[in-house]
Amino acid sequence: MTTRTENLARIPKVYNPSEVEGRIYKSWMDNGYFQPRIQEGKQPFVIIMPPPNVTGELHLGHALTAAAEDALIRWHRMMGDPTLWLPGSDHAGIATQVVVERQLVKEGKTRQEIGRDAFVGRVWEWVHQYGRTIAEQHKRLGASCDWSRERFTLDEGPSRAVRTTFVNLYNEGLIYRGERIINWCPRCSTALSDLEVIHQEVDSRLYYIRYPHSLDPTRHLTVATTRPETLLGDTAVAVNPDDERFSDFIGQNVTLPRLNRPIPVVADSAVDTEFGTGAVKVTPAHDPNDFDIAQRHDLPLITVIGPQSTMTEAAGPQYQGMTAADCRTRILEDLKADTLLEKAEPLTHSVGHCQRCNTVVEPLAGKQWFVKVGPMADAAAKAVTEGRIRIVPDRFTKVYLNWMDNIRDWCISRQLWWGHRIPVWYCDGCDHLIVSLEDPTTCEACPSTNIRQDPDVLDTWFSSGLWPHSTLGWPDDTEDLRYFYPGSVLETGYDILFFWVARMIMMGIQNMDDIPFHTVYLHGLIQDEHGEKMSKVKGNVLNPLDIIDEHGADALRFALTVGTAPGNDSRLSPAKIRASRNFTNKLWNASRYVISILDQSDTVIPAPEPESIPLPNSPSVIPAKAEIHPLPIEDRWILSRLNRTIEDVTRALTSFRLGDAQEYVHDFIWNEFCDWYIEIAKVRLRDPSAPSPAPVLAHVLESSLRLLHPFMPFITEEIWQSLVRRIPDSPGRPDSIMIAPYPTPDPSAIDPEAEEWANLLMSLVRGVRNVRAERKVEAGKKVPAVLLDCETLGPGGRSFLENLALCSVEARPADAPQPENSVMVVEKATRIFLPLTGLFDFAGERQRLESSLEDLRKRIGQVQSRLSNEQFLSKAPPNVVEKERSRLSSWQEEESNLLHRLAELR
RNA sequence: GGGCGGUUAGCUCAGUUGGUGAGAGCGCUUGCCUUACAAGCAAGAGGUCACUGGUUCGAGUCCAGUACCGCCCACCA
Repeated sequence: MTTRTENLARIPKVYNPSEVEGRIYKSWMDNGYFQPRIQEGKQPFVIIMPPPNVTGELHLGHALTAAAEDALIRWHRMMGDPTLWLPGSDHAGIATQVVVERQLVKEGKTRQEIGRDAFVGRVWEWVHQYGRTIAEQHKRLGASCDWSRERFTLDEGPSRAVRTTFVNLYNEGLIYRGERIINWCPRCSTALSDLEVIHQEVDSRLYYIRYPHSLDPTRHLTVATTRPETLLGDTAVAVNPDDERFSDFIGQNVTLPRLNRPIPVVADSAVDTEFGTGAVKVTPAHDPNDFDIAQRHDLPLITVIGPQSTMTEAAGPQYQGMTAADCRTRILEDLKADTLLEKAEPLTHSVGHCQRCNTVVEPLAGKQWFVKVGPMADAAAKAVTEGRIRIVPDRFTKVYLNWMDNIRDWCISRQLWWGHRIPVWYCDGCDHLIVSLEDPTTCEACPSTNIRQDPDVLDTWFSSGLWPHSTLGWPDDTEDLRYFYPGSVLETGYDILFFWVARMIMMGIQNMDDIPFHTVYLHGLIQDEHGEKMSKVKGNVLNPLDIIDEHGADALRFALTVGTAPGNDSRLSPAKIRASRNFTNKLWNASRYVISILDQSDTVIPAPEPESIPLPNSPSVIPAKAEIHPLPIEDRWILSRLNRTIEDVTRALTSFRLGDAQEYVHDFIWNEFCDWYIEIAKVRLRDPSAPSPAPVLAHVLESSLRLLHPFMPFITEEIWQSLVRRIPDSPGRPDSIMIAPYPTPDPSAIDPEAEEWANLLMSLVRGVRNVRAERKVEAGKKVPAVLLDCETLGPGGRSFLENLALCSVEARPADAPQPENSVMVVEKATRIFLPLTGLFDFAGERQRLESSLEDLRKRIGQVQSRLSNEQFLSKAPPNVVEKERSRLSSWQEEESNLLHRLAELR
């Protein structure tokens, strides 16, 4: 037999995750635990992981996503559900292209110079070089996803899904090509969707410019604009039809400054009479509002700013070729010279910027491909209003529906080279347009073989929108698709609710005629410890890999989610990570101790009795019910608390309150199991005649590990394995904790009597420790004491006396009057008297008791007034009233004890 | 312009369907290297739950309004 000290010495005092995590992850992988078994008739639990950018590096957002999803996944796997967590990565059109373009620039080249094919080849090289990084980093986190099903958006399958969707939508008239105003990023040289444009307040100037009347140059209209250079593309001036100031201008022409082109004055109710002068210049090719006005009044479009933000030929020989910015300066000078610039006022207004590169976005008219989202949005909104999809937290439902209600068509074509090529070909012979699943070689309408594919690629989010079904094999009818679709939970940050979640719902219903998932769980964003957004520029980023290296994946994961609420932003600080790391160490040492007890006393653990162990739900080293095997009251207490904790955790997990669930397990393990139960167990171990606490120690630890496993997978596995080696064989205990059953509460273990007993014990122990600290009694010095009202303690009476060793007193029961120089600690009816020879202070003691009496009477007064309130008695539920009554009576007992003692001390 | 969230201990945050001496971590004070753990143990201090009004026997929790902070949406020329 190994002695406890030997064994303790063998296990290191400090938990070292770096020695554990890699080995454990590999063993999970080798055993194939991450792959679900399809079990017909059994409802699977499915999460499709948000695919990170293929060339990305793991940041805290990914880590939070993985921590939350892995917790849900592991929980369900332990509950016995066929559980699939499908990982993948996204080609991330613009983001990746921009990175590779920068590489080229360093080599002194541009993508245009090397050409499309060579460029795409370069990106693939890059992807092959770095594409595995983020997957490997997810493994370091302990993510239990099924790597055998990993997908990339540009894989054959998902690519076919993209093409099929495009063709189907085109055939249904839901994809169209049209001339519209789009958001153009001059730096990225591509169109952007409305979502990819970030509006920022910018300090600018509002210029007032005179447009002379064409027939009567003595009269003029003044328009106000922030972008004077666009006037070269004006094709009208608009005023509100009800604006009397301009009624005689309507239908007349004014002369466009600089170009001296006559343009009409039109009446349009979209014009705000309050803003500026009430007259607005109309530049249909460069402003979405003006474009709409032009549509209504049949005005021509004149494009004066080109794709590179330089002035076109249409801007006139004077300005052609200038950058838009230079042109603005120049035109202002020219207008001034012409005395047509009336004034300029400062103005802050919001200007669109490119989400990727922060360049000011240029509204530009051009031919692009659009998805007509209206019908899909209606179906997607209905899925939520009808409750088929639930959004957690609920407040985002309104945000989602509001967006769906006001949705505008989605520009999906991008003038990029990296992405899914648009499956459209144009015939040079007859102008026919071919939309096809397979690459055509000849025109469908004429014999010409002179066809060109549309050069554009699709918005990255187009393929992401298909992710829940394209990853499972759609458009093919696969076993995975039939079994795992629709998924269970879609978990992601609220920042991509519109970009991704909304589109998956639309596209999922469109392609599958069924919702893609039942629940949308949105987590908040992570900020630094000062509430600032983390960014490389600010230099306040914490690197998850560094944290894992230093403190372990468990500490990072726990810190990311503990004490957070769904959808709320949270701050992560080194201190919070350290606190979680400390918890791993606490658990490690408690386990070290329990294991040492098991090693030392291998005879005390009863072999599991099959009939008393409700397998497979709760493998147990002890009979679950006290009747089968009468237990000491402190054992009943900790088992009661364990089961309440299991209830709390399960309820929290069921309602997606992961942060609460973690807190419950944390508090149970630390504050109840470690601080009290283990200490009580030590008292019992000193008495050779007492029943060994080893079985209960082992059981509670083992259950706690399973309870904690979804949040701290590595350390729980490591401890569990060494623990189960020391517990006699049980058929319900598998080789890995991750496939062990999640604890289920046993209502029969809930034991109010034992809990009351423990509360009293803890209060008295605290009270004695308090007095000892106050009186500066040497710590650890044994003090003899007497305990009164011991008989009221019920069946735990004897155990109660022994456990007062927790505050280093040797208590014996008594009913005799106490010596005057004793300090009294009282809780309800029970009193402990400590004769503190030489340390007793008569006046001090009286003062101490008087002040507790004062506090007690305040509380008694409150309860009494409540209990004398007729309304309360008649309207409050009986159990609440009963609770108040019993509180009152126990406090009154305490009061009489205090009064009695004070009288003695007079 | 519209919408949402936050305001609880010095700091960061929880707080289940309203149930009544208000919780955690970190920090602080005091005492302890007590053979599981100093990444720890024990004791303690610290809160008019932003403000005003309402509903209720009872409000941190529900309702209305106010203030400040933050976020999202929107075609502010």
